[in-house]
Amino acid sequence: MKNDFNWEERFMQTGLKRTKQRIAILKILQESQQPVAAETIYLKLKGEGNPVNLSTVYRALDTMAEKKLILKLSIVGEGRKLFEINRKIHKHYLVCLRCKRIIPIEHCPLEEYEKKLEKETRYLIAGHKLDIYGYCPECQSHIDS
Amino acid sequence: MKNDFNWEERFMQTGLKRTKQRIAILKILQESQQPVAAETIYLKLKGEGNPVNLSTVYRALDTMAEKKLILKLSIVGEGRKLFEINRKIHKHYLVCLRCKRIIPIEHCPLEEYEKKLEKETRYLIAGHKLDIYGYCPECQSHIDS
DNA sequence: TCATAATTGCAAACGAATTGCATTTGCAAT
DNA sequence: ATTGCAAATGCAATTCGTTTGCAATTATGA
Repeated sequence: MKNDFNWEERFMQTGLKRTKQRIAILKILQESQQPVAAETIYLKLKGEGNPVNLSTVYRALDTMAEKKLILKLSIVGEGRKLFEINRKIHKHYLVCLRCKRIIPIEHCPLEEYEKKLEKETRYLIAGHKLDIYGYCPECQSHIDS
Repeated sequence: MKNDFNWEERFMQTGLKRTKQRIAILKILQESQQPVAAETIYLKLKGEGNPVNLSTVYRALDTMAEKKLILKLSIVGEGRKLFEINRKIHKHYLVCLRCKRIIPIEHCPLEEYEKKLEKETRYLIAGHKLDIYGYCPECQSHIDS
């Protein structure tokens, strides 16, 4: 997961105001290896001594997701929405049901299939969401707990 | 979607008490062509003159889902959980983004792929969730609204 | 019929997210 | 630099879907 995401530039193109809150939030998303919840961002910022109001965090995340700067994810077994920088790579997630670790899968096994389905159902297919879940190597030894 | 689901029998095997509330809820699920929200069930029962407390509805749905009599679904673009009778057929959902109509897809395009992924990632794969979304034939003409 | 655990109804509480409103801010035009 | 103003923020209150504690009721097996 390279840090090659230049949001400064993309941010400009959105027409959104460049506020310190939004910058701070983007920085956190950029540094995170995993998708993050709004509250986590809120707590991290508070911890750093740059508190940003929780509703501002929610609003910032939503507007930035609207502008496609970031992605808003619903993940299996996670009540809250998670957010991550939009690197514009179509991907899927493999989620560990025990430790909740998420690994991104960049190859999509469904491209072919969608075309077939379009013909069969006459739906115009706009997208799909695939999550795969299971147990990561470390967690396999204690699946009970 | 045939009505060949004999819950009477399966219900017995669960060890759950056969209460009129649970029976009423199951009947609604059985009659519904679409996955249903807890509140919808609650309102329908109230409308029929057999009111069942909303928290009872939630509890009944949860225990019956635990016993695998029914399925609890998280659907793209739907805030609430939806429930349906468990006909024990592994399936996916094709959801219309405009009218929210859901059509079930009974062929799973991922069986092969999961095996491959298990080898590559060393995760033990327990399952997956695939939703496909787009616009149904009727809604394609007014995608704007 | 009785005993008992499971289930229910009700009201209160919950976590996540959203909203109204007064204040502050970024930024374009002067 | 100064101004004007829409956009963004902070705060508190509110929403929505769901869950919980508890006392009263009910299904089931002895």
